[in-house]
Formats: sequence, C-alpha cells, structure tokens
Amino acid sequence: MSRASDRAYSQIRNMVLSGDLAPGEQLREEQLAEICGVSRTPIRDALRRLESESFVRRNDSQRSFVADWSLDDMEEAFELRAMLESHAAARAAVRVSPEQVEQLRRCNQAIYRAIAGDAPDIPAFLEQNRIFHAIIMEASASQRLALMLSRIIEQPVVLRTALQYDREDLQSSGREHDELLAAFGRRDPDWAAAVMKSHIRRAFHAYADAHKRGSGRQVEGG
Amino acid sequence: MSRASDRAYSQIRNMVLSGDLAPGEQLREEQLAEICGVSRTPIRDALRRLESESFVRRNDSQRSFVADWSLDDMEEAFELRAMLESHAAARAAVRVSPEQVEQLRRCNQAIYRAIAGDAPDIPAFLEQNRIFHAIIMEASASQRLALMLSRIIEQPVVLRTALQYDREDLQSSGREHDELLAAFGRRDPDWAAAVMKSHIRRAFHAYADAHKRGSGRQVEGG
DNA sequence: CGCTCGATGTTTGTATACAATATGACGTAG
DNA sequence: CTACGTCATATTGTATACAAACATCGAGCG
Repeated sequence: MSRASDRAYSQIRNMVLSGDLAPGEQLREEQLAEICGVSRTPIRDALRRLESESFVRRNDSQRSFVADWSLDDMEEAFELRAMLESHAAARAAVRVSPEQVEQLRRCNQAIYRAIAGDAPDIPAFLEQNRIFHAIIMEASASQRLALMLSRIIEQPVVLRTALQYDREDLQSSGREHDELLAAFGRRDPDWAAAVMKSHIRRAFHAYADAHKRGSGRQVEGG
Repeated sequence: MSRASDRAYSQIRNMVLSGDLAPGEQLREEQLAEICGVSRTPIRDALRRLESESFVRRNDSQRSFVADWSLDDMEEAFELRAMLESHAAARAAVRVSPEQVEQLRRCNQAIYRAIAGDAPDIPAFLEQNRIFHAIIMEASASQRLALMLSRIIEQPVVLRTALQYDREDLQSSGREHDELLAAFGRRDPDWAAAVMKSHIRRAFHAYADAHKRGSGRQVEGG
C-alpha cells in the first residue's frame, strides 16, 4: 500500500465515498494528480482500478466520472449481491471450520458492542460487518466468487449502506448474523442461503427507505 | 479499437487464448511492448484490463503471468456462470421482445449451419454462440450482470470451451438453444433458468471430459 | 553444509514531455 | 435562426528516461 498508485486509489475512493467528489462529477487526471501529489501515471492506474470496481465510470470518449448509482442501480446491485452471497453462504455452511465459526461469533459480539449504547459506533459496525462477511466468503472457498463480489458489488454497496441504518436496522443485522451462525451450526446450506438472502434484501429496503426520505443526499462528507 | 492499448489488449488476449503464451508463463512489459510494437505505457493498460478479466494474474511483487486455469478453477467458473446466466435467462424470459426472439431464432439457425456438414466451422459456431448469449444478456436488462459475466467469467470460459466440443456436443448445444426459445415463447422464467443451467452444466462436462482425455494440452496454438 | 547478507541485473513504478483526440465556442452560409 | 464547419482549448493517450523494488546468485560466515 505504499505505492503512489495505491495511495491515489485510496484517496480518490475515500473522496468518492465521503461525497467530496459528487456522483456524476467529472474526474480529470491532472486535477486528481495535483490533489494526490503525484503525477498522472499512478492516477491513471487508480482510475482504471476504481472503474473496474464500479466507483468510476467512463464515457465513450474515455472521460471519467464519479459513478452515479440510481435507486434502480442499487436494487440491481443488491439483487446480484443477494444471489452471490447466498450462494457463498450455502457453500460456507458445509465447509466452515470450527475456528471460523468461533471467529464469526466473536465478530458478531463486537457488532453488538458497537451498536449498544446511545451513539452507535458506525465505523466499528461497518468494519466488523465487513470482517463477518469476509470470513464467510473465505469459508465458501471460492476465489472467483470473492473476486466478483468485492470487485463489482460489495464495496460500493456495503460502504454506502450502513450509513442509512437506524438503530432497529442495526439490531436486525446482528440478529440475522446470529441466525446465520445457527444455520452454520447445523451445516444447513439451504437455511444459510435463505438467511443471507433475507439479510441482504432487508438491507436493500433500509437503503431504499432512507433514499426516499432524504432523496439525493444520502451520503454527505465530513 | 484503434488505440494502441486496445490493439495491445486484443493481441495479448489472442496470444493467451491461442496458447502462444502458455498458462503460467511470465509476461514482461518490455517484451510485450516489443511484440506489439508499442511502448510499455499502453501495455500496462492492457495488462490491467486482462487482469481484471482473469486472463492474467499478478503475484505479490506485481509481476504478471498468464492465468492458469485448473480443472477446479474451471468448475468454479462454470458454477458461477450457471448461476448468473440462468438468472439472466429468467429475467430475459419475461422481458424479451419479439424482435429479440426473432434474432435468437436466426442466430441459432446460423449455429446449425455452422455445425452441419463434415467439418464444423468452429469459429462461426463460437461467434454465433457468443451473439446468442449476448442477446439474452441484453434482454435480461441488467447491465451489472452483463458486466460481471463478461469481465470475470464468460470470455475465458466460453472461448476455451467450444474447442473441446465434439459433434454431438455441438448438436446438443443447438437443441438447448431451441428449448430456451420455447421457454421464452411461454415467458416462463423458471423453465428458461433451468434450461440455461443445464446448458452450462453440460458444457462443463464436455470440457471436463476433453480435459481428462487430452490432459494438459486442450488448447494448442495455430 | 546450510544460512545470511549483499551485490548486481531485471522488472515494475513514476515523472514528464509531447501527440492525438474530443469538446465547445464562434463565425459563416444557407 | 439554424446548421454546419473550423479553430482553440481541454483532456486523454503514448513514448521515454529515470527511480524503486525485487529476484537471483554468489561470497562469507556459522
């Protein structure tokens, strides 16, 4: 992570997720180069990577723009994510090791701690949630599945979603993780897949509701 | 397609698929630059793109190698492709337009023509087969699904697979396309998904059989 | 004999200059 | 007033030189 292109990648990605770079905004290589304090060469690398992860889009004449996810786009992404991650959960159910189950248990405890109290610790929730799902992907033992989810779906969706959660959603999320653990305990792939699908559908509706409420400014920087 | 990086991309991709560049072989930027007659800059672009499409892999120290697909890798890829493309077929079944159905019909007729006679025209088969599946993806109206399939699964798998088909496999492929058309005619998403899944599973076993027969040299250049 | 460390060449990363292409503004003809 | 072509400018693409990182191999040491 010490290469200039890596640093530029992270920096641009953060600016996109925080909203410093607004959806639809054009990204000029030279401008980004100045912001990141590097030359255009590593910026171009970073943009290609961000493009392959759907953070950035390019038009016909190769100009880059911050990806603008409509509600339909998000639903499409959630639909795919539900399909892929429930598949992963099913595979994981029959492959997960006792150690991984224990990791998942500890991870979900950390999630409960993060959302206890008056002011839920959203960054901690997000991080533990990311780890939880990452362990499942690992247990599913399908590199390509993991690649697909991380590259195209997971990051843009997950990272934006939890910002929408209210307390109740956060609690539900924790409970669904518990149910997933139960399904893993019984090594029941169908149950695991169903729980995961439900988990992700609910997350989508939490997002959609918030989207309707505060239309247009779900993500605000700072 | 006139940019140097695009030409380099196609050229390297062809060399990978034809076997001129063997699986596992290291790809040096300078060497490729010389082969393609361009500088390293567009080669780097091309390699990034090929990497995102799983034609090329990179190790920890950023060196590039031709992706080496083991039988397990292929099965994993086929499994994902079956899942994604059956989903696409289901969506297409309730969205496909009469014009698209007609296109599919004509396309499959072209496939039958390509595999009739003593010497099946494999390149024509491949091309029409590609078009057939592309029309279905278009009818499924899910950009992200299309992106996912094309970027990570479809190309490496499909392009290598038909080289394995014997005459009977080719016939089956055509018949399965017909059945898909029947499912579309009834606008039956479950039927369409089931046919597509079966279609792809059979393709995998055709590949696996050929793999076992001629182990290690399924794809030979020239 | 095996190991570590360091020298050396190979390969990738970055900066910069220049070329090619797209865009938008402006002027002119119809 | 519109449509079209031309030119200026903004933006991306490419080549090249140099810097950094890495692998390889051999010498010295335990």
